[in-house]
Amino acid sequence: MTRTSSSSARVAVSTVIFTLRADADGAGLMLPLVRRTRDPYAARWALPGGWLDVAEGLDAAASRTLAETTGLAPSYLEQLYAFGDVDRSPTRVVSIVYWALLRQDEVDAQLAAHAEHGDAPDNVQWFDADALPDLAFDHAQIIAYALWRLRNKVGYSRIAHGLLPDEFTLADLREVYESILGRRLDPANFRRQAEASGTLIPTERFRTGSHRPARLYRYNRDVELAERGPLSASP
Amino acid sequence: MTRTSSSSARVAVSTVIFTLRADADGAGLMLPLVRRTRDPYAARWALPGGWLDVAEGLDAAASRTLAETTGLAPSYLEQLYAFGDVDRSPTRVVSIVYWALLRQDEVDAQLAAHAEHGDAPDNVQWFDADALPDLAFDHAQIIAYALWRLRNKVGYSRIAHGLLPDEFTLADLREVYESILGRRLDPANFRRQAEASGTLIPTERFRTGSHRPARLYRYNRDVELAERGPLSASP
DNA sequence: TCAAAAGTGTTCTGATTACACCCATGG
DNA sequence: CCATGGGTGTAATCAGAACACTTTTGA
Repeated sequence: MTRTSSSSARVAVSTVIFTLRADADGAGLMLPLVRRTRDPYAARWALPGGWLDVAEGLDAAASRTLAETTGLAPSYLEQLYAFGDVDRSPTRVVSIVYWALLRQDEVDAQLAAHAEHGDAPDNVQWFDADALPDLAFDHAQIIAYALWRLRNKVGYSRIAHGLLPDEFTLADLREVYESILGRRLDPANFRRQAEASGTLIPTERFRTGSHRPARLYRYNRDVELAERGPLSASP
Repeated sequence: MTRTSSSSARVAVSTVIFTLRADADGAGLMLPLVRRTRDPYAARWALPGGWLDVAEGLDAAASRTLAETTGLAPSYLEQLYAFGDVDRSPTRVVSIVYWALLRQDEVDAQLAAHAEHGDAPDNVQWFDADALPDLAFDHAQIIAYALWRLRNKVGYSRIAHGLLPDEFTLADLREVYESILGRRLDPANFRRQAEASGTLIPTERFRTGSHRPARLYRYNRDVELAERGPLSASP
């Protein structure tokens, strides 16, 4: 039934892409999955992805396959891990997995655009990261690892900005941290830490509407360098 | 001149493997390179590695190719990154790169064994990590990234034990940290931190020979769990 | 004027640092 | 008996947590 590929293994690229959706208790992490139409694990949910093309790099392949299967373009993209156990698929497949973040406003905009053109990818569905369905292949482990990396990295990196629009309040930023870490943070201490990090540029604009207006901040993109080490240079 | 492979890309596995060698100023990081015999970059130095076999997982392939090219078996092995730029090799190759640590006593033992049998792999040579020759492919960047990861990880993980024999003194352990980080550490404070980490089991044995005998410690392998997250389970 | 979020100040604690000091052994 | 590294004590400093408090708006 299965055809062994000529030389060693075929290379696939998949992406775990997170966004934050408003929730009863603040916000929760959501991610899109694709319902498989073909036979290994047909009708099961799987990570968006596809085969690596001969003429594209790994990062490019991740972006392309993500766009082709879900119509989404991430605001942050980073390689997660290469999975290559012999028995993870009926045929030998090495999957280079990426993980990504997407701002909620982008999700809405991109989905709205697709809906208007009638090309909404209807075998794509968003799931709560804490309530996933049965998954194809080893994708459950992969998502668990991606979640671990996200929660880990939010502590020492500034990736939280990948989930926010250009201008945001400190309460917005704090809510992102709280959602990812799954616990409340002290507003006073959070403010000081955020301000001391040097990654925030205060604007003269304020968000009004609720109670006392909150200052809007902007992300200083000049920082975050050296956070991924010498790898930032190559791609 | 170059033949495009049938489907997408071939998968190679390479390893950056570090050891510590006694030095004028304490100790220095060393790594073995292999002189290429075939044509892309023939006669240039490259990382030990080889092609992924259809019937083996990625970790197994790293161990196997490392043994085949250098005769070495690492005491610590971890996946580093997947490199897959289109132009990193004349033919399309995706390299799954691992990084590894090897105890100095193991190096000596393994090399001595090979020398005795006359099968010393003589196109293998050890280089100081700070004085590398011209390298094939993108291997210079890869090594730079591996060094960054090592220096980074030594701060929050207990991998330093991968460079030490079973029993060691606190001075031995401190020397490993100093070599990797490239700076001196306060012996008194280092002792307290190491003891507080819970990863050290004191023995009743002492190393004599110099001045006051130093207590020998042993590494508590039950710790270090969860340091790589959910990934520790799969391999 | 009052509820609630924005924002500031203060204290306490634990970890890190610097460095003075004592201990035990080989030469 | 002394130089040297092994090992202990202690005060200063710094970052984080906890929480009281003031400010500013919408309703």
